[in-house]
Amino acid sequence: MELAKAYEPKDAQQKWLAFWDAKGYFHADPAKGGEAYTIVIPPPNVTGALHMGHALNNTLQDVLIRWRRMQGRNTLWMPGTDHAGIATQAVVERLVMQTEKKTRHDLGREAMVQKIWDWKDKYEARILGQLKQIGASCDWQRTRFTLDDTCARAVRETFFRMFRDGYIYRGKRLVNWDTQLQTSVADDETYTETTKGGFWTFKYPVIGEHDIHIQFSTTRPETMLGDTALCVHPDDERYKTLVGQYALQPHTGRQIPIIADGQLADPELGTGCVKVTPAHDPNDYACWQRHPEIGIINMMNPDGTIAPGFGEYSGLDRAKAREAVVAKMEELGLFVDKQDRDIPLPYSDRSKTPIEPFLSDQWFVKMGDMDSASGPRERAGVDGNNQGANAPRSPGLAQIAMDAVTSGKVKFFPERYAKTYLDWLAEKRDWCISRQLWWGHRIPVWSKTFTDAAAISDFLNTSGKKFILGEGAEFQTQTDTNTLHVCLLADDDRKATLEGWGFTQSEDVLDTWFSSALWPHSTLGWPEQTPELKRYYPTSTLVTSRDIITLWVARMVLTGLYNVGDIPFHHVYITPKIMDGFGEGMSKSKGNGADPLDIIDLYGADAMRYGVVSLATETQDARMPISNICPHCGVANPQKKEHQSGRTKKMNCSGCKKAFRPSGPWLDEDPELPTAKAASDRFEPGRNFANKLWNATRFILMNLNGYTPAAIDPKAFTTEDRWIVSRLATTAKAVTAALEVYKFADVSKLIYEFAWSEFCDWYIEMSKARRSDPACQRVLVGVLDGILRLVHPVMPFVAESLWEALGEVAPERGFPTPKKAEEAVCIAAWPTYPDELIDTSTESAIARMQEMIRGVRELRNRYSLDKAPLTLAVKCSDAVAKQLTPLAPFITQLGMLTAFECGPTVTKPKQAGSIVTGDFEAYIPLAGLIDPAAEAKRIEKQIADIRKQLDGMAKKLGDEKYVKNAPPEVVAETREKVAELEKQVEVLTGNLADLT
RNA sequence: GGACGCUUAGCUCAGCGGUAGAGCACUCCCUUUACACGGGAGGGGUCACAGGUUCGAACCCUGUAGCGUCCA
Repeated sequence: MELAKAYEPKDAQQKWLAFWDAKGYFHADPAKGGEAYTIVIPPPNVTGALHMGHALNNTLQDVLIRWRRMQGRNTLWMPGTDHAGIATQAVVERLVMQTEKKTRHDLGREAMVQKIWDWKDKYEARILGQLKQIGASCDWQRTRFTLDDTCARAVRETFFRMFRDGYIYRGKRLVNWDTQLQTSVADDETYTETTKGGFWTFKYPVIGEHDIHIQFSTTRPETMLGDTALCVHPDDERYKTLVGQYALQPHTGRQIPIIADGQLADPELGTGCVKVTPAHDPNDYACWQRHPEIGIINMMNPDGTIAPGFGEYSGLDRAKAREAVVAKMEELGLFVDKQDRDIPLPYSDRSKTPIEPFLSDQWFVKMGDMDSASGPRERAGVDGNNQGANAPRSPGLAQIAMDAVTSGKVKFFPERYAKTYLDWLAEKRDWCISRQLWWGHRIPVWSKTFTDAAAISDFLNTSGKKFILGEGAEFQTQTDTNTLHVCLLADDDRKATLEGWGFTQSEDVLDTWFSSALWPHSTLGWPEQTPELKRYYPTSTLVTSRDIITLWVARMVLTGLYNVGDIPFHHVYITPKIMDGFGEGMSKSKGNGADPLDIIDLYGADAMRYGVVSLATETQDARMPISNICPHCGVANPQKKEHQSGRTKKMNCSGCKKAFRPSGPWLDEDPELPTAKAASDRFEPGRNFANKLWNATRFILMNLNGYTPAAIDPKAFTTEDRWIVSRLATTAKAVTAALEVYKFADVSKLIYEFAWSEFCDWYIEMSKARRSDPACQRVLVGVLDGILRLVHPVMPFVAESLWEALGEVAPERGFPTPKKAEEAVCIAAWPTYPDELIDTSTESAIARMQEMIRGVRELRNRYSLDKAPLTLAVKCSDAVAKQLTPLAPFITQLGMLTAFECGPTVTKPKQAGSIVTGDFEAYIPLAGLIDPAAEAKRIEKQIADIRKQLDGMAKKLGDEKYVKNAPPEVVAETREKVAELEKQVEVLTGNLADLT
């Protein structure tokens, strides 16, 4: 096969994707041998297409999987996607609103959920397609989805067990409430807008103190109805005597305590006193958690009107209530003043109405330690029906997850991220798992409210209802509302039975992280004891981003330990983050991201992969300045900061001036403007490298006439052969070591430098002097074989193409004994070489030769000698001469010399250009070719440079503290260097004199 | 407000105790039969700032400033 002049990534990608798929290389068989190596993909959200962060993350996983597969491990890379609860529902709701002008309530639950499933099908296909284009070698047959039947089974089982064991309980929580849509919304579904509002100051009378009032200010007077305390700073002298007394809440007649709390009250701000409304303000809620004795009162209905029980205010809309409450204070003479003020107010992204902090009933998973005296049921005022042997004991879920990391069973790379994980878990905050959404796993709990506790007990016992349900049904009583909750393990006959008794299923669904928390074992079939679960669990490495260490990583560890009894993975590798050109994270709202498919289209998948691998360094976040390639004329338009204030939908090309839409993960096809592709020059090195490998192979293949495989004998090797094989062996070792500790950037750099700067720049050039030498052919082929293996995990497409081409001419190859090459590099053995091939003295001989040749080239360049015939005479020791002599053909070839001699007796020619090092003095007679004055100037500068170095070292050696304290070998090294440099100065001074 | 990270050549980044490196960009030379997505050579940095530890600091410690991310 003849190789084209340049690498064509598109052809290769298409070809090898089909080939790998047809061969089934990526399908994991638990029955086959080999130590298991497993990665579960962090399932991408089906909200939209993948961005560069995903490309980075998945490329790194693929590098690991491909490397381990080559090592002979039984590899499984489990793919799949996440339903991403609120994010996906919100996207589809917005779409429905745009296209049909309907809310989800207009559509109804069933129709809405169906629309989301349609969306999911579309984007799942797109995401999986993107992953394949990247080259991800997942076991596609096993693709899972967090809402599919397999995952649903695991979710149901987990919920049931946690409910039974008392980890799941009903509790209160302050949520962001959208009063129009009557749902809670996540923090990232809100935005803040500055709104004209007021800043009122009022006073409450202090009980029992005649005519003493206490003043406070608020921006939300209507919430005074729900006040349960006033709060001052503990160090505030003004209020010292009032703390512990009570004030009168005038609208309700309640007596509320005056408390001291250093976190809530700021003595510098306003009067230094604030009202506390725990049910309607997050800060006040936190204060209540510190002072639970003050109580918590909900004063609002879900629709934003005032709740029953507040007299004349009940039923009023929150705005009307505000007026009424203020009017009453004025009437009572308790109003002090009002200032107009701009208030930052949270709004719901979906209804564009103001958010209310709202207290609601939610399901929680208890994270703290358990003990027999105060299990989670007691804390929540809930009685469970399980008091048996399965009742949990301390430590709790958070603790066992922490222990997994502190004990070293789960290891973070880089290590410092363990702190993020441990700090968060140490708070042991209970996990709110219910969401008021339709898209997700519906909570498998049926509830019924009774008149009192006796009615519940009567219901359960007198009529024996509990026993009718039998196993697979668990009970909890919520005492504060007299509600009986029943959890069913499966939607079987009992569901109808319960509903017949008047129970209704919760409308809520589970937090999306509940199902993704199970991902490492649910995808393997748990709770069934499948062969996959036995073979591939615990998984080996999790590759994920740092912002979900708490939300996801920690929860996988605790559910893994709780469900399976073992950690979900041994290593957690945290990836760098890709930033835009201004150091800010890429996000959809900013529109500063890039579609990996654009990058693949412009540079090729190998280049994209090489690019992201090489920016995966230990600590750095990587900036990636993006340009938009004009769809009209192809000019690159750098993305500017102003394009990021809101999404820029239209740009004008700096070249042709025509309008286009910038690149980005647009959800809609834009009928008006063509869309630009994203480009970034960070992918050029990878593209160039792929092409370099391609052409190096092309050259080798052109020179393999009469190739015969044979075992190599390093003793019979020429210097250059021993050198390149030594370098290959060293490189293979270093690459393996870097992969083992997830130093991805080192991996790409090591391969690049070896292949380009050593193999191509030197060995291949040297090989041109011995084209038909069979030994040289074997070395060329063997080194190329090694490079292709090493490069394959990073750049699989180009590696596979070249492997195929090489296989046609040299199917048997390699060191030290040639072997028949595997049919594809992706299943070839990972290269390892005997240590005996590593030869450092040969490496230094070549380094000396390189130094000499560079010197010759510099002289040529400096004096514009171009191709003038030159000769080289090198004065050096016998030992050095012995090393240089066999390299003479290369020295003359690479230096374009007509003659070369070396040895101790060589004499220095007159008017010569010189290259002086510690090991040799090389001379090129240049009489008549150069300006002696210019050469003299050059030498003078060299002498000055060396003198400067010498001065520094002399100063050091003159300092007795240095001589005394520095390690002897460092001092000796300095002395040697001084001697060497002094000799150079001496020689150069002589040369200078000889010039004229 | 807390935690973590970053600040090194024009740009993007390595280096993490023994007096600075790469890729791109730049300058000069080269259409040499693998590659111009190339070859050869060169210029360019008081390693954010201020203290400290050390014989010696880009690298360790403390503080300051700016930037970023996550959590409140």
